[in-house]
Amino acid sequence: MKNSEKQYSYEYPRPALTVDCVVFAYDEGELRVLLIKRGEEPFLGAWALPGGFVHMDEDLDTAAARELEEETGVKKVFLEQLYTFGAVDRDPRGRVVTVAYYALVKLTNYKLHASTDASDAAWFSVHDLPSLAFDHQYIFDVAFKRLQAKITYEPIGFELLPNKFTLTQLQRLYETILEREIDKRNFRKRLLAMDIVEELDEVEQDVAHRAARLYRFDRSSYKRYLKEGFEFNL
Amino acid sequence: MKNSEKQYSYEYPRPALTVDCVVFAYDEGELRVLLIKRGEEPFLGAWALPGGFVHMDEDLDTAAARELEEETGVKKVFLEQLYTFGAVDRDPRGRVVTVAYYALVKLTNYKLHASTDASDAAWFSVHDLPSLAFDHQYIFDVAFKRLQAKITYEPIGFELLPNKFTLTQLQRLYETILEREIDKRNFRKRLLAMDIVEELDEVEQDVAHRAARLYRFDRSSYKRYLKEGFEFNL
DNA sequence: TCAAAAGTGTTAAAAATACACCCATGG
DNA sequence: CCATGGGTGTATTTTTAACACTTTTGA
Repeated sequence: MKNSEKQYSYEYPRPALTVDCVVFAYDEGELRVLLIKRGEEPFLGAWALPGGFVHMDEDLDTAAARELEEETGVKKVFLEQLYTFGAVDRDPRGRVVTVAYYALVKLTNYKLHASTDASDAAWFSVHDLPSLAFDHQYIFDVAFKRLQAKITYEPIGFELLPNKFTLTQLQRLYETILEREIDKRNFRKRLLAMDIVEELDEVEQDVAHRAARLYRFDRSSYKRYLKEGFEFNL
Repeated sequence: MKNSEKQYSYEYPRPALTVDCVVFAYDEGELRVLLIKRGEEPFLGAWALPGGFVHMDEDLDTAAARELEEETGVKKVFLEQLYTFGAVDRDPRGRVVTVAYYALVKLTNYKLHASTDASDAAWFSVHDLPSLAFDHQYIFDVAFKRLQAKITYEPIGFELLPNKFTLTQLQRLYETILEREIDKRNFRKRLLAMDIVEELDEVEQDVAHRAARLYRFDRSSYKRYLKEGFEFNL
């Protein structure tokens, strides 16, 4: 960076501000995270969370969504602020504070494409992550714990499944994220008692056994349910 | 601000970064928040959350604690990151992103003193707040909801009471924050079942009726309790 | 006809709730 | 002796947990 390019001046020094996204997807019994291979220093060639600098004319949520789309092609997904990480030495380039987000995507919708300053993007199992740049492993850990906690009291698990899913798929998703087995009958009883999924007149296709009924998350029923003072709980 | 004073230059523009604190205290059946009267523009003379700019050599938590102490004299209290607010137009001076914290203080410990850029500080009932500067009312709302949620699953209520307290005081605190009545016998049963408060050989003083037993939160018992896989719940 | 997963109820245990009276103390 | 809040137990309801077999379908 040439000095002549430093055209933005302030009376006091300012940390740089970035957003980073922990993007989760669920794929055949595995929880995966989207990482990009860094195309520049520092940590050139290392895997990292997608993210980048916040622009002056965009909200934080907007910045997170933009960076996610620019670096991975992922857009219009569930995206929620996670935590802000600001340790003084978390970036070797200097003071960089990052507002971390986590995203939940329906994997089936996404073909990945690398672009911008990411030379590559790929999904990794959360149990087999490569060594990550910066403090991204720590950020990931916080995100994973948040996901585990939140999936039990907010209906965010549906964001990781296709619009139409079987109850067994949903149960497997919960088992995968919570890392424990769940009783099939009790799970269904509790889910159906909430009356927030709609049973469809369709069954899954191309399976070598009895086809399971398909369901859909009914967001309007969920809102009604909330208004009546009930709370999601699985 | 003279141009000659603008000595910190960057290649790209950077938002300013601040911290703000929502400081709660509990006083005789009322939940209170600590506000400062602004001594400078913008919003000169308006009430606001204590806060200020993050320094380059301090973590976010450190910045929050420092600003809190500088502006109000409050120090060494429970302080936890709440959320980061970054709407483009939230500050009329330009782009300012703020990392909000909430703090819980034992009111009895604090004599307030104004200083630095706060010309005054005072406690307000959460149900009778003045009009606040910036988006501070919104930040407060988020903080209050967080407190209501968190007090039921983490033992943070004790941070708002003296070290020695009666069970009725604790119950009143919960009733105040949750804004509903709680059954005395059930409350005590659940609290004592967790075995995280220690019964002292002392009773309250100077009351015109039977004196209540004093208790103390036992942090080491609580940690043991957590390790055994139990979770705080009130 | 076999393999694979779908689908379905009941019982027991635990937790949450509702509820009222006697006790100790100071004024 | 009275006013005030302290302290305590039980019965009922609700929720959660444990548990196994029959059905459907495609290969």
